[in-house]
Amino acid sequence: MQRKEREFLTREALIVTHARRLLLEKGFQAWNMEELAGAVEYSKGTLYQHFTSKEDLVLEVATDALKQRADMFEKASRFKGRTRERCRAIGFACCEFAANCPEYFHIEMMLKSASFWEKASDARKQAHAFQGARCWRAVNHIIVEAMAVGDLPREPYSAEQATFALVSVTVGSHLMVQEPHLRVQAGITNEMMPVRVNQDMICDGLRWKPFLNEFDYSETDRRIVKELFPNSVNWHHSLDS
Amino acid sequence: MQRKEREFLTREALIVTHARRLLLEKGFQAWNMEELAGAVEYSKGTLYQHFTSKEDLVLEVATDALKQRADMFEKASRFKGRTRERCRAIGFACCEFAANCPEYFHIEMMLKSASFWEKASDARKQAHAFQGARCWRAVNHIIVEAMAVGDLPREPYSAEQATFALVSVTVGSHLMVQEPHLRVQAGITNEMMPVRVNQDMICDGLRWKPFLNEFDYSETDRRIVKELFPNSVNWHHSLDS
DNA sequence: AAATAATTTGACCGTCAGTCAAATTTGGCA
DNA sequence: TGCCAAATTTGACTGACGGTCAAATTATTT
Repeated sequence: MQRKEREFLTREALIVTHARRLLLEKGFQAWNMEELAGAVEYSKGTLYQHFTSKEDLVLEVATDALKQRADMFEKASRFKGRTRERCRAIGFACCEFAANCPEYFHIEMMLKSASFWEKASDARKQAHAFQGARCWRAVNHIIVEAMAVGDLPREPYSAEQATFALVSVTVGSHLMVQEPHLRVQAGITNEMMPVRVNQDMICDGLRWKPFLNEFDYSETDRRIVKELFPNSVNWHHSLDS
Repeated sequence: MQRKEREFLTREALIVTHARRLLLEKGFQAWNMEELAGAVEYSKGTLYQHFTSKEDLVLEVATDALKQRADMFEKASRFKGRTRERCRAIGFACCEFAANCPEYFHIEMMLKSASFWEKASDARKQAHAFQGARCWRAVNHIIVEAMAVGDLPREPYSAEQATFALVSVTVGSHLMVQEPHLRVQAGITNEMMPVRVNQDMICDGLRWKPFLNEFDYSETDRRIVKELFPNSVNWHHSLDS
């Protein structure tokens, strides 16, 4: 039963692709399973052979995106340079990811709350946790290494506290940068810059060497873009800041 | 028509109170308007004389909470002390608020995304924006003042960037601290501490004097609790850290 | 007490997630 | 090729729920 299985997986990928499109275009509510069934040219019943519920399907889309994010984090963490430069590379990776999936963090928030979690299948919940852990680890490993080589003091913050701080500021910034009201109040035009600016603040606050004001990171930034995102359009404007 | 109007407002408050309870107990999905109607002992149709939709009602609950938060922020910002101490007082206020409304930030995220916003009435949308602006202003004013008195350098971050960073890290931390997976990974037990720790990092990163390592804030913390939250139970454990 | 105005009600409607018996397709066998 | 059984697909159907509105009820005026 090789061919059958391949066809099954192909169809699943097709469903996920269209679900992702609908999610990005319309959010969660403004489309239904019938509409999705029409788009993939299968019936509603067939969709439910792949997913236990609409929530389960959306969780799959989110986990796919999260896997991409984890892949980018791990690739970025192998960037050659000092520990803070590598952390910076992850910061860029996260912005690059957010530029491709601008709704991702809202979807992620939607997942956590409400009855989403209990309607999803165990396998998918586990997969999501796994990809989340990869992202956490990519950041955490650099921080542990930074402490080992002396770039980052062990006091007063533990490696876990430092990782948590970076994760929090990053998610928070990505969410806030999407708020129309806050964009007006904070005068935000570029969606990337505030996220990385805030990460810089946390790193300085952690006393992660070299500090922002004693090292020129613009060359690092250029290298990050050149080596990690050579084909990306997102960074043309912000490299001269 | 004085009495009638009072009765109408009383009933609206009753509805909101029960809706808040349901939201905190069950989230958004796991209750319906019929159930709420039963709880307040009116019929469904009557609920719709007060609110245009379930979303509109939830927005009212959220705005009520946000107003509380803004009140606490403004009270905290009048705390006597140096600018960073007053900012710290707002940090405490925000944690105190989050302890009372643990689901608030998730509800807030739910509001922003999806089709919530378009189902709510204009008046309520405006009220929500107004209360949000009060919170922003409370933080921003302290930052502007800190720059004026020289506690906080004007470079390299503008007052708006600094405000945005504090808002982002705070919301992000409150959201992340609620994530079971992250709590395990980061070893979090107390829900307040990581939020304030991350705010400290941002303040240090902004070079907001006096820095964490050159000033003992524990006396400030005791004063904040004594003067602003004398009856709160939430701070008994965390003041000796 | 009757007439009129204001308010409340809950039966009803449309929508949508999820189900399942019937229809269709597939694959093996003579 | 033709036939049968197993596997797969389908879409009509169900239940739940947000939202509406004509009828019933209550309050107010005359």
